[in-house]
Amino acid sequence: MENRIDRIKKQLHSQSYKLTPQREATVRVLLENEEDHLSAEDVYLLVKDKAPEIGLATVYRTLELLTELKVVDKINFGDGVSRYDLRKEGADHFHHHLVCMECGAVDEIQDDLLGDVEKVVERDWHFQIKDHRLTFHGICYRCVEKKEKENGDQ
Amino acid sequence: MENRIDRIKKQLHSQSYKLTPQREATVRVLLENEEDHLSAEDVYLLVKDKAPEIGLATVYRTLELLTELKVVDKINFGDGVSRYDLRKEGADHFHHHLVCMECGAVDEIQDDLLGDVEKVVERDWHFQIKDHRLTFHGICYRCVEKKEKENGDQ
DNA sequence: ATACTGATTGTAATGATTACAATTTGACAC
DNA sequence: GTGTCAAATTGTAATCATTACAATCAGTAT
Repeated sequence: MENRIDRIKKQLHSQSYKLTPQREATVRVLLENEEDHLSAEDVYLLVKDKAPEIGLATVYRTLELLTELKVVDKINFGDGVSRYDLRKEGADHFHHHLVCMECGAVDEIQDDLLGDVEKVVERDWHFQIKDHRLTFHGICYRCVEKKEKENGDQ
Repeated sequence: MENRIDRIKKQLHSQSYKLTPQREATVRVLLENEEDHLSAEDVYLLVKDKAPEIGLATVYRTLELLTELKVVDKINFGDGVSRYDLRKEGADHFHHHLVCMECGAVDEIQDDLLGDVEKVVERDWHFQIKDHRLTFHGICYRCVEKKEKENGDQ
């Protein structure tokens, strides 16, 4: 964890940004909640525990900055809020998401599934891909199992 | 075009909704601007030309309804607005988008590129896919050409 | 110490979207 | 055709996320 923060610090410095205490607290919250997909508001509330004097505007600005540095990805699942999702370290591509329409859970797929697809797009559409977003909507394995169990009871 | 509207009308009726004049005007605007990715506000302004008495709230509600019926898809490219995109008739999957980071253009890919990927996801993650969203961010062929031309001048 | 740049703060403003209460419309029974 | 009723629509007000602003603060270099 400390290593991770150190590296982010270096990354900031390399672009002549500073890792201020507020920024560090924000990054820590993100690291501690790596599985989740927190909104800016969520992050704000969690950071407030560590650093009660922090302002909402600072959290927004920090998240914006981290997005620029590709430390996090800003994603949007269609509810009205942007969510911020830590990139796996060293990942050059954005991971994919499985959104359950039943229970609302969001799972992540770290594998790069789009290699072949991207080749096709670059070749056939002459589009230089820099990044991608891929989200599947459907029923997660937990809800599928639950349903099967219920049907078994009938 | 009239056929298309007729079919949408039937679809509405089948769920016991009505195709009111306001709703029809909204659908017409969407059909006439099929290539574009209009925001609710955009639609509102265009519909006002046909039916000046329409209210913004009605446009929002109509778009919401059409989204439910899968006539349009609600998409989000990261700017603060939702955009509404007509589905190709009979398409069971949502088409993909190419967003140009240079000029902001949004092109569509109607081909289904994800067949194989979806098989993998369903098999390996036991996730029942109902729908998907795939967007590539990068440089569109127009901007690539423009750049090449500029470099040729040097 | 002084000056300067960047960062942070709380609050106010903005902009998209939704909720609300009053009014209108359209379909159907008579 | 007329009356009735639910659904639809309207304009406005409220809400919610996000951004802009102006004042203050911190850290660094001179």
